[in-house]
Amino acid sequence: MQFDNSRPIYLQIIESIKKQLARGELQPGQKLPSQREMAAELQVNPNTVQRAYREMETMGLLETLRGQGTFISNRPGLLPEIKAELAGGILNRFIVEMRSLGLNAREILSLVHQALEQEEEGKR
Amino acid sequence: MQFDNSRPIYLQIIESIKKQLARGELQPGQKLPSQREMAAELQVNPNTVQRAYREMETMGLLETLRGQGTFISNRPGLLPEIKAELAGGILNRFIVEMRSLGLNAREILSLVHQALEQEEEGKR
Amino acid sequence: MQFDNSRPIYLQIIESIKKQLARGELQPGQKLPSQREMAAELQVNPNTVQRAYREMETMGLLETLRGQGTFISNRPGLLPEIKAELAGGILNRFIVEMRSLGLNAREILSLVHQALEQEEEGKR
Amino acid sequence: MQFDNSRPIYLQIIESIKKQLARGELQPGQKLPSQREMAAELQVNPNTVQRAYREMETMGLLETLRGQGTFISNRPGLLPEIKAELAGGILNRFIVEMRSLGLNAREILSLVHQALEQEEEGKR
DNA sequence: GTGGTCTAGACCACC
DNA sequence: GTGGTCTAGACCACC
Repeated sequence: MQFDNSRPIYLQIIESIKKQLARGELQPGQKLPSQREMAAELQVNPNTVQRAYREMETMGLLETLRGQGTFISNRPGLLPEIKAELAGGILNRFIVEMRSLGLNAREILSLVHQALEQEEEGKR
Repeated sequence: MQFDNSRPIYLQIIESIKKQLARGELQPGQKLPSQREMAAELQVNPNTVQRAYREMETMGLLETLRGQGTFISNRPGLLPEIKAELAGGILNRFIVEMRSLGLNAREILSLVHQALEQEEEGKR
Repeated sequence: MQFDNSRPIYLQIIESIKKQLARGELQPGQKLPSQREMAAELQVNPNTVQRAYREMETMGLLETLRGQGTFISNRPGLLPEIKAELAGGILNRFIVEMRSLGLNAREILSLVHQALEQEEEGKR
Repeated sequence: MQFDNSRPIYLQIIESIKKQLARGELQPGQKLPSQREMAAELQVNPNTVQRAYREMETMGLLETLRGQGTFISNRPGLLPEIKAELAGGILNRFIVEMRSLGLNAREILSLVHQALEQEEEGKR
């Protein structure tokens, strides 16, 4: 994985795990690599991974079982929450970009509508 | 300006100029910095700027007058074309990202609708 | 191949390839020498060959497959287009030259007619 | 004037003078520069100019008057002859080029016809 | 091995 | 001073 210099690495690790969850690449209840393993994989300081894991535990995204490891939380509603959060971010960035082209709400909605319809036609 | 290692610099220059045009930061008919100036500004080789300028001329985006400089084309319809192109790209990336979260067309449209409405309320 | 100092080398390479195509010395679909080979043959810098190849790709004359090589396009209608273009150029230069001798349209046409008839007789 | 390495310079001088005559840049009866002057202008050995002048005199194109200089011949019919000769050369090269594109007599004639007609329309 | 990108720098044509 | 062409050579991505 490549990190972006503009944001703290631990935040990028968190975001990456959220995306993997949303895409189904990670499942609730699944065991994560140990902090040491993850740090080695990402070529990052173990302290950085620890910070990411700690924050995700605080958010209720992970659960740590002493001596067993760290797991994606099984808490009901987790996945929808994550998806909603990610979707919100994507949505905001999208609207900002479209606005910067001088498009108003009606035009943006209309373009999204068209694009989705064309996609449907493409499938047929 | 910062360049992304993953894409050719000359393409990033082109995209940057398109965006500036769409945002009104550049106007049709306006003179661009000379190839040497632009190269100095961007800390890039003049040949790389020239490649970008040449491709934009081929696309009908710029016009170059030997010995005088390079200008944004005055061709009618230029701005709408550029905006449509950029909007199309933003739209496609947006839909791909939303789809990767498992959202269907109806849900995407509904979320965009909500987000735009909230924005409206925020203004009041 | 010898190059003319008065015109850019890359344009002369392009014209040479068009002529070879028109004469049937190159066939649609055929693989061209690699940029390096062609550069060595013509005793020219590889960048110059690449420029020629790239412009021809833009014109739809060539197709390049990364890592595999560069090929004459198989696009239907390619050959007639090229021939028409070359013929147009020859024709224009011919008429300009004849006009510079003070000949009018009727005289030019008549001379061409005679010359072609004589040629026919020569064959018999 | 630039000379072509592939043909003797004195022949190129002769051809140049014929062209100037055909275009009206030189007139029958007009005095030519002295051999010395011409040699200086063209940056060529005086012997080369002498050879050109001698051959043109043999052809009846020039007349040399001892002590007065060299003149374009006033012989009636000179201009038409020169023009016919030059036209013949242009015509032959033209037909060879068109043939090399695979065009037959009928097609060549038709293209010339079209080109001349379009030229006429352009004037209106 | 093939094409693609980029740098550094020279020299030219046109203004 | 401006863009246009060309060389020499490096390094990369894809095959």
